[in-house]
Amino acid sequence: MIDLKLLQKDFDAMRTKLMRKGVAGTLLDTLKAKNEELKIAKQNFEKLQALQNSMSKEFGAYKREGKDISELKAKVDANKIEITKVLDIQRQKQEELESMAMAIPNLPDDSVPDGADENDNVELKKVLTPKTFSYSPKEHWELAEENGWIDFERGVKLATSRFSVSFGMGARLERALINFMLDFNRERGFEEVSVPALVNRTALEGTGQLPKFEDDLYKIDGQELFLIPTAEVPVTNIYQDEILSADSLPKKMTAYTSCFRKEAGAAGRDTRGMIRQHQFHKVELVVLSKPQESEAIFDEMVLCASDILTALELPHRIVNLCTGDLGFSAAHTTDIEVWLPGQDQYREISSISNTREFQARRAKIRYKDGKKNVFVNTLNGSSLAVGRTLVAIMENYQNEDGSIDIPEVLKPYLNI
RNA sequence: GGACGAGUGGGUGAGCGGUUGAAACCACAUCCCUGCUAAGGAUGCGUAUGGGUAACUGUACCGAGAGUUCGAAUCUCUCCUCGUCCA
Repeated sequence: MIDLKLLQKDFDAMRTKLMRKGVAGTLLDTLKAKNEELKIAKQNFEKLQALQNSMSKEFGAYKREGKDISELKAKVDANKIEITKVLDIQRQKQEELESMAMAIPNLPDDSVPDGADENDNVELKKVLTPKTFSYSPKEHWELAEENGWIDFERGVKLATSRFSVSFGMGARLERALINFMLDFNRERGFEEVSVPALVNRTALEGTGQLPKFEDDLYKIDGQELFLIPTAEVPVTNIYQDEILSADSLPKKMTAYTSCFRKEAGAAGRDTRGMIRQHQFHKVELVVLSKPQESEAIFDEMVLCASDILTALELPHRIVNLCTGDLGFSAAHTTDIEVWLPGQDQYREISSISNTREFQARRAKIRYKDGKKNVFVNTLNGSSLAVGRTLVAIMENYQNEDGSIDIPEVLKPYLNI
């Protein structure tokens, strides 16, 4: 959530930043006005309530002393009617303000380049050079079917479109990748955690998926539970509504989970293959840190994800997202895109974001800084998306006869 | 699924419808005393938000929400969680 105090104090600066991210200026004018109205409504209520409290105390004293209370009671009764009215107004204002504020995205950092969409993202660097093929490299779905690794049709039979079934070496490679990634992250200082795949509304509000993006989530019928779209949600919310000690920070965590996304609005995009599935495996990094250390940790996370790809000898590039491509909760985001020779292009395989205190404010995650309670910074990033890594291995390690070599670092995980 | 019981501040744990934001103990912080492998004493110590330069002060919060009442941690209802027993 954006900082409403800052909105009050430094309205113009905040407005300028949010307008870069496409938030209507008029919306912020309204928000500011509502915030002021709420403040007045609260003050009205509190004044009356203070009066009520003191009269009620007097009431007790009167009874003890055996005084006549009828006059006081009349006053107190009248005041109570006023309170009810004023409280109603306050509640309504509160609700209006909250539903507006919760739908406003994070402020982009000044370092985020302006831009409309992914075409305006800025490449920071390339790692490893794609190899040249003496033949026309195939796309992963073709290789997957040829090798009997992935069956897309039977996935549809079991569930619906955008589900698949992995067999044999395809399935084993997924498991090997998960273990390899978790071990890799652990060696970089990230503690492994295992979390629920279902979460409640509060958790999703904490990380920013709700209230705005409910259509993208699978919801359990009749319950306020949702399938997680990313491990970021449960892992970040582990410390929801807690005040952490300064020396317990940073909390560097890594988790493997399945992720579930409806992919609403993605009709027609990547319909073939396993680039965009409703269910996919992902190993995630999540960090809660002090504000002053979050940028250094961010760089660590990008390097960690990039180094996994390097270890797998997969060419990739690192890209700074522009304002138009930036997610709801992020202050800035770096994507890692892996080279897919079959598609002849780089495709996203990791997305690393610093949300600064945006999520922490929503999820109420603070730490004790001396005497003060301060919001932590939260960061998250894939390290990595397992399915897409498998895609990249298939396309980059393919041979002319359609066979696929196994990356050296994965061999121990496959006992080969 | 059913029957009971319980949910209080970092922890343990008192709380009669009014003087309880909440005893006590532990932990923690600062100070004092003392000097030795430790102990004693003093003070402070929840969160959020409003007002005030500040001292200070208003309001809300005792699992969540609603209700009764002039007044609720304390009574009622609903829900959630945990425990025990039954199916």
